[in-house]
Amino acid sequence: MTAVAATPARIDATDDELAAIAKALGHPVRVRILRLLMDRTSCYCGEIVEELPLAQATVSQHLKVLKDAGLIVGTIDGPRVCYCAHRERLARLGELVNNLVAVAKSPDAACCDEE
Amino acid sequence: MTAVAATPARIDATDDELAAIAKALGHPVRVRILRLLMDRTSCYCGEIVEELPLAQATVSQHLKVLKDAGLIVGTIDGPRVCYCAHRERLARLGELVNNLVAVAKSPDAACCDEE
DNA sequence: ATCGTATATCGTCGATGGACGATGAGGTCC
DNA sequence: GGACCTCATCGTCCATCGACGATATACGAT
Repeated sequence: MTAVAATPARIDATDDELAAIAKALGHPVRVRILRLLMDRTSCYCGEIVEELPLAQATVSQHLKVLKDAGLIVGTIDGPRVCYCAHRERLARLGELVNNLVAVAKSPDAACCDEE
Repeated sequence: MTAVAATPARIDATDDELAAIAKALGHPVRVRILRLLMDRTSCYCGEIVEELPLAQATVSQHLKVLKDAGLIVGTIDGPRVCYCAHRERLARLGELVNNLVAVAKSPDAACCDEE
Protein backbone atom coordinates (compact mmCIF):
# COMPACT_ATOMS: atom_id res chain seq x y z
CA MET A 1 0.00 0.00 0.00
CA THR A 2 2.94 2.28 0.59
CA ALA A 3 3.25 4.54 -2.35
CA VAL A 4 6.55 5.46 -3.88
CA ALA A 5 7.33 7.60 -0.89
CA ALA A 6 11.01 7.50 -0.08
CA THR A 7 13.14 7.91 -3.14
CA PRO A 8 11.86 9.67 -6.23
CA ALA A 9 13.02 6.52 -7.97
CA ARG A 10 14.79 8.71 -10.50
CA ILE A 11 12.13 9.73 -12.92
CA ASP A 12 14.59 9.86 -15.72
CA ALA A 13 13.42 11.46 -18.92
CA THR A 14 15.86 9.34 -20.84
CA ASP A 15 13.97 6.28 -19.71
CA ASP A 16 10.91 7.48 -21.53
CA GLU A 17 12.95 8.54 -24.52
CA LEU A 18 14.67 5.19 -24.72
CA ALA A 19 11.38 3.36 -24.32
CA ALA A 20 9.75 5.46 -27.04
CA ILE A 21 12.46 4.79 -29.60
CA ALA A 22 12.67 1.13 -28.66
CA LYS A 23 8.93 0.78 -29.00
CA ALA A 24 9.05 2.14 -32.52
CA LEU A 25 11.78 -0.37 -33.34
CA GLY A 26 9.90 -3.19 -31.66
CA HIS A 27 8.39 -4.62 -34.81
CA PRO A 28 10.28 -6.66 -37.41
CA VAL A 29 8.65 -4.88 -40.33
CA ARG A 30 9.74 -1.50 -39.04
CA VAL A 31 13.29 -2.72 -38.60
CA ARG A 32 13.18 -3.98 -42.16
CA ILE A 33 11.87 -0.66 -43.42
CA LEU A 34 14.56 1.18 -41.55
CA ARG A 35 17.23 -1.05 -43.00
CA LEU A 36 15.85 -0.51 -46.48
CA LEU A 37 16.12 3.21 -45.97
CA MET A 38 19.60 2.83 -44.57
CA ASP A 39 20.73 0.85 -47.57
CA ARG A 40 19.17 3.46 -49.77
CA THR A 41 17.75 0.72 -51.92
CA SER A 42 14.35 2.27 -51.58
CA CYS A 43 13.14 5.69 -50.66
CA TYR A 44 9.63 6.16 -51.93
CA CYS A 45 6.72 4.68 -50.11
CA GLY A 46 5.66 2.74 -53.17
CA GLU A 47 9.05 1.10 -53.45
CA ILE A 48 8.89 0.03 -49.85
CA VAL A 49 5.44 -1.42 -50.35
CA GLU A 50 6.79 -3.51 -53.22
CA GLU A 51 9.53 -4.88 -51.01
CA LEU A 52 7.14 -6.05 -48.34
CA PRO A 53 4.26 -8.51 -48.35
CA LEU A 54 1.91 -5.98 -46.84
CA ALA A 55 -0.84 -3.71 -48.02
CA GLN A 56 -0.07 -0.09 -48.76
CA ALA A 57 -2.14 1.13 -45.85
CA THR A 58 -0.22 -1.05 -43.44
CA VAL A 59 3.15 0.14 -44.69
CA SER A 60 2.03 3.73 -44.49
CA GLN A 61 1.01 3.10 -40.90
CA HIS A 62 4.41 1.69 -40.01
CA LEU A 63 6.06 4.65 -41.69
CA LYS A 64 3.98 6.94 -39.52
CA VAL A 65 5.16 5.18 -36.37
CA LEU A 66 8.76 5.53 -37.43
CA LYS A 67 8.22 9.16 -38.35
CA ASP A 68 6.52 9.96 -35.05
CA ALA A 69 9.50 8.45 -33.25
CA GLY A 70 11.80 10.68 -35.25
CA LEU A 71 13.59 7.76 -36.83
CA ILE A 72 12.74 8.75 -40.37
CA VAL A 73 11.90 11.93 -42.21
CA GLY A 74 9.47 12.26 -45.07
CA THR A 75 9.89 14.76 -47.85
CA ILE A 76 7.21 15.48 -50.40
CA ASP A 77 8.62 15.04 -53.87
CA GLY A 78 5.96 15.77 -56.42
CA PRO A 79 3.25 13.16 -56.20
CA ARG A 80 5.36 10.88 -54.05
CA VAL A 81 6.98 11.01 -50.64
CA CYS A 82 10.63 10.26 -50.16
CA TYR A 83 11.61 8.81 -46.83
CA CYS A 84 15.04 9.01 -45.30
CA ALA A 85 16.45 7.44 -42.21
CA HIS A 86 17.40 9.89 -39.53
CA ARG A 87 20.80 8.48 -38.65
CA GLU A 88 21.41 10.84 -35.77
CA ARG A 89 18.23 9.73 -34.11
CA LEU A 90 19.10 6.10 -34.48
CA ALA A 91 22.57 6.77 -33.18
CA ARG A 92 20.86 8.37 -30.21
CA LEU A 93 19.31 5.01 -29.43
CA GLY A 94 22.74 3.38 -29.44
CA GLU A 95 23.92 6.16 -27.19
CA LEU A 96 21.11 5.61 -24.70
CA VAL A 97 21.71 1.88 -24.70
CA ASN A 98 25.41 2.24 -24.17
CA ASN A 99 24.73 4.69 -21.37
CA LEU A 100 22.52 2.12 -19.76
CA VAL A 101 25.08 -0.64 -20.09
CA ALA A 102 27.79 1.58 -18.68
CA VAL A 103 26.07 2.08 -15.35
CA ALA A 104 28.53 1.32 -12.59
CA LYS A 105 27.69 -1.41 -10.14
CA SER A 106 27.27 -0.50 -6.51
CA PRO A 107 29.84 -2.64 -4.74
CA ASP A 108 27.68 -3.15 -1.68
CA ALA A 109 24.57 -4.30 -3.38
CA ALA A 110 25.88 -7.47 -4.91
CA CYS A 111 23.06 -9.81 -4.02
CA CYS A 112 23.67 -12.12 -6.91
CA ASP A 113 26.34 -12.44 -9.49
CA GLU A 114 26.01 -12.56 -13.20
CA GLU A 115 27.54 -15.48 -14.93
CA MET B 1 33.32 -2.24 -42.59
CA THR B 2 30.88 -2.34 -45.44
CA ALA B 3 28.44 -4.81 -44.07
CA VAL B 4 25.93 -5.28 -46.81
CA ALA B 5 26.99 -5.33 -50.45
CA ALA B 6 24.30 -5.39 -53.10
CA THR B 7 21.92 -7.54 -51.11
CA PRO B 8 18.41 -6.23 -51.51
CA ALA B 9 15.69 -6.62 -48.95
CA ARG B 10 17.29 -9.52 -47.21
CA ILE B 11 15.27 -11.40 -44.67
CA ASP B 12 17.73 -10.79 -41.94
CA ALA B 13 17.43 -12.79 -38.75
CA THR B 14 19.01 -9.92 -36.90
CA ASP B 15 16.01 -7.83 -37.81
CA ASP B 16 13.81 -10.10 -35.76
CA GLU B 17 16.34 -10.25 -32.97
CA LEU B 18 16.66 -6.49 -32.86
CA ALA B 19 12.91 -6.07 -32.94
CA ALA B 20 12.43 -8.58 -30.13
CA ILE B 21 14.89 -6.89 -27.80
CA ALA B 22 13.60 -3.45 -28.68
CA LYS B 23 10.06 -4.54 -28.04
CA ALA B 24 10.99 -5.71 -24.55
CA LEU B 25 12.59 -2.33 -23.93
CA GLY B 26 9.63 -0.49 -25.38
CA HIS B 27 7.95 0.35 -22.11
CA PRO B 28 9.14 2.99 -19.64
CA VAL B 29 8.57 0.77 -16.63
CA ARG B 30 10.76 -1.95 -18.07
CA VAL B 31 13.53 0.52 -18.79
CA ARG B 32 13.22 1.72 -15.20
CA ILE B 33 13.42 -1.83 -13.89
CA LEU B 34 16.44 -2.53 -16.01
CA ARG B 35 18.16 0.58 -14.74
CA LEU B 36 17.40 -0.39 -11.16
CA LEU B 37 19.02 -3.74 -11.77
CA MET B 38 21.98 -2.09 -13.44
CA ASP B 39 22.51 0.22 -10.50
CA ARG B 40 22.26 -2.77 -8.23
CA THR B 41 20.10 -0.72 -5.91
CA SER B 42 17.52 -3.46 -5.99
CA CYS B 43 17.65 -7.10 -6.84
CA TYR B 44 14.70 -8.86 -5.30
CA CYS B 45 11.30 -8.63 -6.85
CA GLY B 46 9.82 -7.17 -3.67
CA GLU B 47 12.34 -4.37 -3.66
CA ILE B 48 11.50 -3.50 -7.23
CA VAL B 49 7.81 -3.46 -6.42
CA GLU B 50 8.47 -0.97 -3.64
CA GLU B 51 10.29 1.31 -6.04
CA LEU B 52 7.42 1.43 -8.49
CA PRO B 53 3.82 2.62 -8.18
CA LEU B 54 2.53 -0.64 -9.55
CA ALA B 55 0.96 -3.78 -8.16
CA GLN B 56 3.13 -6.81 -7.55
CA ALA B 57 1.44 -8.77 -10.29
CA THR B 58 2.15 -6.07 -12.82
CA VAL B 59 5.81 -5.84 -11.89
CA SER B 60 6.13 -9.60 -12.06
CA GLN B 61 4.65 -9.49 -15.53
CA HIS B 62 7.17 -6.89 -16.69
CA LEU B 63 9.95 -8.97 -15.21
CA LYS B 64 8.73 -11.91 -17.23
CA VAL B 65 8.88 -9.90 -20.44
CA LEU B 66 12.43 -8.85 -19.69
CA LYS B 67 13.38 -12.38 -18.79
CA ASP B 68 11.85 -13.84 -21.94
CA ALA B 69 13.87 -11.35 -23.97
CA GLY B 70 17.01 -12.50 -22.19
CA LEU B 71 17.68 -9.09 -20.73
CA ILE B 72 17.57 -10.25 -17.14
CA VAL B 73 18.17 -13.49 -15.28
CA GLY B 74 16.27 -14.67 -12.23
CA THR B 75 17.85 -16.76 -9.51
CA ILE B 76 15.87 -18.39 -6.75
CA ASP B 77 17.27 -17.40 -3.39
CA GLY B 78 15.29 -19.04 -0.66
CA PRO B 79 11.78 -17.63 -0.64
CA ARG B 80 12.72 -14.76 -2.89
CA VAL B 81 13.97 -14.34 -6.43
CA CYS B 82 17.01 -12.28 -7.22
CA TYR B 83 17.08 -10.62 -10.62
CA CYS B 84 20.18 -9.54 -12.41
CA ALA B 85 20.63 -7.61 -15.60
CA HIS B 86 22.22 -9.56 -18.39
CA ARG B 87 24.74 -7.00 -19.53
CA GLU B 88 25.95 -8.98 -22.49
CA ARG B 89 22.46 -9.20 -23.85
CA LEU B 90 21.89 -5.50 -23.49
CA ALA B 91 25.24 -4.82 -25.11
CA ARG B 92 24.02 -6.99 -27.96
CA LEU B 93 21.25 -4.48 -28.54
CA GLY B 94 23.79 -1.69 -28.79
CA GLU B 95 25.75 -3.82 -31.19
CA LEU B 96 22.73 -4.44 -33.41
CA VAL B 97 21.85 -0.76 -33.40
CA ASN B 98 25.37 0.30 -34.25
CA ASN B 99 25.44 -2.24 -37.03
CA LEU B 100 22.28 -0.74 -38.39
CA VAL B 101 23.61 2.80 -38.22
CA ALA B 102 26.82 1.77 -39.90
CA VAL B 103 25.15 0.60 -43.09
CA ALA B 104 26.89 2.21 -46.01
CA LYS B 105 24.89 4.38 -48.33
CA SER B 106 24.54 3.34 -51.92
CA PRO B 107 25.97 6.26 -53.84
CA ASP B 108 23.53 5.94 -56.72
CA ALA B 109 20.36 5.83 -54.74
CA ALA B 110 20.50 9.28 -53.25
CA CYS B 111 16.96 10.39 -53.80
CA CYS B 112 16.93 12.76 -50.91
CA ASP B 113 19.57 14.01 -48.61
CA GLU B 114 19.62 14.11 -44.88
CA GLU B 115 20.57 17.27 -43.23
C1' DA C 1 -11.86 19.99 -65.43
C1' DT C 2 -10.94 15.20 -65.57
C1' DC C 3 -8.27 11.31 -65.06
C1' DG C 4 -4.77 8.44 -63.08
C1' DT C 5 -1.15 7.94 -59.68
C1' DA C 6 0.75 8.13 -54.99
C1' DT C 7 0.07 8.50 -50.30
C1' DA C 8 -2.50 9.30 -45.99
C1' DT C 9 -6.38 8.53 -43.26
C1' DC C 10 -10.70 6.24 -41.70
C1' DG C 11 -13.34 2.39 -39.92
C1' DT C 12 -13.32 -2.16 -38.60
C1' DC C 13 -11.79 -6.42 -36.85
C1' DG C 14 -9.15 -9.80 -34.22
C1' DA C 15 -4.97 -10.15 -31.42
C1' DT C 16 -1.98 -8.48 -28.08
C1' DG C 17 -0.61 -5.52 -24.06
C1' DG C 18 -0.93 -3.60 -19.54
C1' DA C 19 -3.24 -3.11 -15.41
C1' DC C 20 -5.38 -5.26 -11.41
C1' DG C 21 -7.26 -8.56 -7.62
C1' DA C 22 -7.42 -13.25 -6.52
C1' DT C 23 -5.33 -17.42 -6.23
C1' DG C 24 -1.63 -20.90 -6.42
C1' DA C 25 3.05 -22.75 -5.82
C1' DG C 26 6.83 -22.87 -3.30
C1' DG C 27 9.93 -21.62 0.73
C1' DT C 28 10.95 -20.40 5.86
C1' DC C 29 9.95 -20.46 10.38
C1' DC C 30 7.73 -22.14 14.92
C1' DG D 1 1.42 -30.02 11.00
C1' DG D 2 0.41 -25.10 10.93
C1' DA D 3 0.99 -19.70 9.97
C1' DC D 4 3.47 -16.74 7.37
C1' DC D 5 6.19 -14.70 3.34
C1' DT D 6 7.58 -14.16 -1.61
C1' DC D 7 6.64 -14.50 -6.12
C1' DA D 8 4.25 -16.46 -10.38
C1' DT D 9 0.16 -17.31 -12.67
C1' DC D 10 -4.82 -16.95 -13.74
C1' DG D 11 -8.90 -14.47 -15.15
C1' DT D 12 -10.78 -10.18 -16.31
C1' DC D 13 -11.10 -5.68 -18.01
C1' DC D 14 -10.06 -1.93 -21.09
C1' DA D 15 -6.67 0.20 -24.33
C1' DT D 16 -3.69 -0.16 -27.99
C1' DC D 17 -1.63 -2.58 -32.03
C1' DG D 18 -1.51 -4.55 -36.57
C1' DA D 19 -3.75 -5.80 -40.45
C1' DC D 20 -6.93 -4.75 -44.13
C1' DG D 21 -10.30 -2.52 -47.64
C1' DA D 22 -12.35 1.64 -48.62
C1' DT D 23 -12.01 6.30 -49.04
C1' DA D 24 -9.98 10.96 -49.03
C1' DT D 25 -6.35 14.06 -50.40
C1' DA D 26 -2.83 15.91 -53.24
C1' DC D 27 -0.43 16.13 -57.37
C1' DG D 28 0.94 15.63 -62.53
C1' DA D 29 -0.64 14.87 -66.96
C1' DT D 30 -3.97 15.16 -70.57
